[in-house]
Amino acid sequence: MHVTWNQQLVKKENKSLVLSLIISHSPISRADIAQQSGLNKGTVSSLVSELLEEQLIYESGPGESSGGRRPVMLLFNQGAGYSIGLDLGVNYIFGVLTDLQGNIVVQKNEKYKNSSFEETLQLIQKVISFLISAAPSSPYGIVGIGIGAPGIVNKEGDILLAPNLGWKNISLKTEIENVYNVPVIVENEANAGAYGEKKFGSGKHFDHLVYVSAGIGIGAGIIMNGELYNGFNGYSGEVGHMTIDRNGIKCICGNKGCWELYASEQALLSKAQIVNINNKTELSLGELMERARNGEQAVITLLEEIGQNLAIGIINIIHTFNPQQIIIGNRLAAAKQWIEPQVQSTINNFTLPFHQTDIKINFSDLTLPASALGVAAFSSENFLKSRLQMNKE
Amino acid sequence: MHVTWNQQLVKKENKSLVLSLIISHSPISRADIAQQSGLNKGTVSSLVSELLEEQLIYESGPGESSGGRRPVMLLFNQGAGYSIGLDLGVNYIFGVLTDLQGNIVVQKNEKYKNSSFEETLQLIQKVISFLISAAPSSPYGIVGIGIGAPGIVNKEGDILLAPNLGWKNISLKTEIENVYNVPVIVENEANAGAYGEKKFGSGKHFDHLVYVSAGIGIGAGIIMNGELYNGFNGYSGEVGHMTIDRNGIKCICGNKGCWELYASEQALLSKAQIVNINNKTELSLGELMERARNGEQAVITLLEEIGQNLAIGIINIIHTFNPQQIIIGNRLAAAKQWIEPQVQSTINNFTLPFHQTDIKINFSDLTLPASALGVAAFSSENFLKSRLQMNKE
DNA sequence: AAAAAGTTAGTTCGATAGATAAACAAACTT
DNA sequence: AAGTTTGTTTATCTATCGAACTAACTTTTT
Repeated sequence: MHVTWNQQLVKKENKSLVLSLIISHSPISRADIAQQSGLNKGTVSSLVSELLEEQLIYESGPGESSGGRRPVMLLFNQGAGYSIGLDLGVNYIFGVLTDLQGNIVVQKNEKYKNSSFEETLQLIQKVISFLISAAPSSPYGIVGIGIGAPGIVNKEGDILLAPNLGWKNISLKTEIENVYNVPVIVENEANAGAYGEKKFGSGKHFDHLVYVSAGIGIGAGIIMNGELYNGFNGYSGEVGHMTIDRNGIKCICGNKGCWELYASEQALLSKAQIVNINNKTELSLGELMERARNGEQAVITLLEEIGQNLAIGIINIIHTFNPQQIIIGNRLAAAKQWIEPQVQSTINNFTLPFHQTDIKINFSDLTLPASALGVAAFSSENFLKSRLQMNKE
Repeated sequence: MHVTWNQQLVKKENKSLVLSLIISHSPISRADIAQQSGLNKGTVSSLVSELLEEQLIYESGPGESSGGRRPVMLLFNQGAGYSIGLDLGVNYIFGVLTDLQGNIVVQKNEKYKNSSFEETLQLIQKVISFLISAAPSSPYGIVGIGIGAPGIVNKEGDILLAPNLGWKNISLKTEIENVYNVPVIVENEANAGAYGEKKFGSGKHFDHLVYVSAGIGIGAGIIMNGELYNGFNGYSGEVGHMTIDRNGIKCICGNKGCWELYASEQALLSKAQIVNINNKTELSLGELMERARNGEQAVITLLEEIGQNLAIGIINIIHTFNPQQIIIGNRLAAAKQWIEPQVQSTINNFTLPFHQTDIKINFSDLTLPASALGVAAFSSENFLKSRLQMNKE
């Protein structure tokens, strides 16, 4: 007897509303839920009892009385299942196992270098398998795996191009899904980071933000109306190849004057070579920061220039999106000390005044693995969504 | 007996669904609606009869039989009310009176020059009053007024700044609402144009598009997931002040190298002055096009340069949004003949290949007053939405 | 200290709205 | 006359709501 449509939909919406109230207001009573949601007390009771049966929530002891019977407090069962989130870097794989709330239970970092696709895939599986084996036992087990990758990812989870990994047309999603038999999500690293910051970082209270991932290249994750915007094919946020100098230097992309030629880690390192700050052949961001910290003026100037160039692109983004917040993340965020003042002052000087009144410019807190957490959160949410879609059997 | 929530909501959703099916599939029978919506035949019958009572739809004669009883065809009553849409230009006011479907019933164009705010407001009211008086009698009368303005408009409908009109902090919405006592919507002209193109122009079949309004300045209207994106405050799409030349010429906005300094009508005219194509003091786009048509090479080169510069910013937009379509509108669209080949080839050469596969670059059909139609459509839709929210009395 | 009164939490139950399925009537075609 | 399709009617079902009710407290009164 399949009731195709809307009668059940209401129930699912309400159940979902109740659950999200429990998640966001943590210890909360049935009475409070009824009041805040506008639902009838009886309705809340019946939905709550279903959620209890499904082990998505649990009752804790009685709470504080406010002059009458003491309420039974309800809590989200964050340990009902666990998610895995992977940040696939150019020379590292960082994986986290999180509960459904996004708390990290275990994490694992593996470094690698110059490996083939097969070797990298092996390493990915090693990390995933480790995390799975480290998961506490739970009613729903591993509910999904999310992977953030540095490259162009389409909506089907295929990595079309990841220049820094040397990958082309890799169906990573299918590959991993076949091994572990749980839903897998592959997202661009900047999108993952954006979502991670929105859920767990400084973007928590904002619904219109752009996360600028300034690493070897530059990418952006766009969050509008609280949701990630992927573009038509999933390629949005390729801001690194935005022209900021129409007569500028050539880029491998075929264009010239691309933003990331002036404001990325790569740009910093190349420039350091050119002005011959060091005669060594290999230079690293870490070393440059160390020398800046020691007061070497030439290096400081270099970092400040990167900051100014970063600001140019950010100004473009602000004018285009009118966001509430910009978060600068990835490796260059580590150089916040030298970059931030330049970014802030350049924006103050060169942005239309109306756009300036409300906007916040923040740097990622790098102790927070935003990308890995972001994709893990995607997986958790997908699980909850599909779980709530299900009918009672 | 106020049932605060969800039971009625289902009905409203379904009623809205039925109405939109009737609107989009024009002569359609109850049976077809039931099949296409998945709703039960009885449900459809009852919702349809309410819509009939509200005069939002009407029955026409019987349709073609497909082997049984002939269906009663239902049609949207586009004449149930009328909307007014105004395109507020720098030296003209163009107004349309449309039915609820967006068909133009009457239109009116008024030119003006160097007038004060009060004079302009007078003129706006003159146009509106004329259109109101020209409206056929209908059950709901004038359901709303929409105004597209060239400037920065916030979400409350205040025009914060319209440099080309010399306006600052004008509460146009309140002003007009007080006079005519119907809902008024004020939108940025590019947003209005974007919506007009999406509903009635070449964007009809796309859900991810950016409308580039290339006039005296450059603005953009952004449509994502089928909906207009306004930004946090409503100032999104100020792409004219996107930096495309970090070492470029100074802009009145305080920044340098802004896109509109290289690719707008203003840019074209200034450049024409500088290269001294004419010794006259006043030069117009129309005259330049005339001379290009007559084969004057210097003018043609100039137009082509504008095309190339236009493409630079468009490439930035494509990389940022990954849209499905770009529509170039406003005055420069008239120079399509010279601009389009340059835009297309520049994009082909300088955009990442993945972004190119699907994207369509179109020019506005200037016989379609996209801005005025866009804001009129906003008004119509708001009316229908609020009308469907209402309960039976 | 005990009893009574007042509050708040959560459950139960009858009423209700609106959707569905299925039967039915109407109006056709074959 | 038989079969089809359209649209209406009716019985049934589901999920919400309002209100009564029980439970478990706190506060006030005696």
